[in-house]
Amino acid sequence: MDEKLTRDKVDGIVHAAQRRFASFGYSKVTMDEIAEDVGMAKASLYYYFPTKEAIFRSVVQYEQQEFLTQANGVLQQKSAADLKLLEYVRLRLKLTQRLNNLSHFHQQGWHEIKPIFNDLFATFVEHEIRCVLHILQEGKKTGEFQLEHPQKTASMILHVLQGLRMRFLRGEDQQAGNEPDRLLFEQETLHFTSTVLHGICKCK
Amino acid sequence: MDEKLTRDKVDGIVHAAQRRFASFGYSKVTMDEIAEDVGMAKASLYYYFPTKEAIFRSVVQYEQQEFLTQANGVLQQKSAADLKLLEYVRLRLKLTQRLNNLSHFHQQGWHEIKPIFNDLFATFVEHEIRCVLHILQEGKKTGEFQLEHPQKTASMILHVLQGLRMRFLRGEDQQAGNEPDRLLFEQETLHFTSTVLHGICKCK
DNA sequence: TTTTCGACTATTTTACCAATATAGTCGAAA
DNA sequence: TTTCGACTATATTGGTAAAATAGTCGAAAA
Repeated sequence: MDEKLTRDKVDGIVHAAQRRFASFGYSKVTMDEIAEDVGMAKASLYYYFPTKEAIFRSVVQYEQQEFLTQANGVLQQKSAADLKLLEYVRLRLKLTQRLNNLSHFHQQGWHEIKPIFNDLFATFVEHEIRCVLHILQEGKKTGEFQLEHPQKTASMILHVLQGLRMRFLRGEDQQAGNEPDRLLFEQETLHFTSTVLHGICKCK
Repeated sequence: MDEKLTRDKVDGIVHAAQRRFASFGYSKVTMDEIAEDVGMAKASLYYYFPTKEAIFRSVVQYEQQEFLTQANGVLQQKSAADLKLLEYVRLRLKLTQRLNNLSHFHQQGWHEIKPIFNDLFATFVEHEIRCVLHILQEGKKTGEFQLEHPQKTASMILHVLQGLRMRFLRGEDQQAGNEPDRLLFEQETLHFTSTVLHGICKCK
């Protein structure tokens, strides 16, 4: 019973923090504000989390876990490999959009949080590579795909996805969802994906 | 005759500046230093260039022009379209490497120079799109390529190229050519290019 | 025993100002 | 026409005090 209550408290904190971070970015949120949102004194937060960074990490982890759950759902489903890849990328676009807000990545936001969740990010990327690799190898096995270095191709795809994201993060005045740019980013990402799938050369 | 001498002076300044910028980055180079390198007093520089930024722009423009010249050479040559694209990308990798040093893009370097040559960059991208589009349409005409939206594909390719560059610029301690990362970046870029060319799906 | 919090400390960020450094100007001289 | 020494204006830096905020601790509430 204790467990349950504690988990509720933790979840409440993470949720409150998530909303604050999404609105104002990591550095512009104070522990006092989070505490007030959740109806506690600041000191009480430190009963559940050792540092502010730990809270932020939990927020990110929460998003990543949810994504991986959904991604595994896509991997399990019985559809063609190319559709799976597309679906995976679409899912990833959603995650990207959510994470983008967490610390106002544009301007300097990225540098202030990079050290905080560098490791989180690294292990997440490994999970991602495993997902994409799984799709590629499955497609290869069923004869749908033809490729020589699935490992390298998987990491290339993910690097491009990250790169495109960064490329479109550069516009400075994009606060809370610059629609035209976001749309262009998503179109381009999907266009990349289908181009990788089908190539542009005629003969094979 | 006057013309010739003036051009020599201008070239000397641009060259000296180029070397300084490549070693120390835009903000860490003073007009006095450039002047000394070229054997003039600082005030004399202002006879040839209105501002420091103008010098920097000239340096960038010089690199870009040289690249475009070589790129046009590639476009003219009589080879298959896929090879042309690969060659274009290889050329572009070289340009990238040169520009990367000009203002220590990593850390904050990028922000300080962005406004300076935003417009230069914009028109350069247009040239690039024209180049890639040219290759794509030529390939389409000869029946080598099969693609529906050459325009969109061209801009996608260039966005990915920019994105990959940014993706690999992130490592913080990469002063003056972190070899392993640079190599990975170039491999990945070329892998992307050939994947776009041939796709990974078996059937067409 | 577990959880909360008020009051406290330590550390970081901000605000400000003087000192320095550097971009850019100007008129005279080569 | 071109160069430069001496000048001004502007931006950067260094240092410091004030303010904000992360994080601690022991006592009280549950």
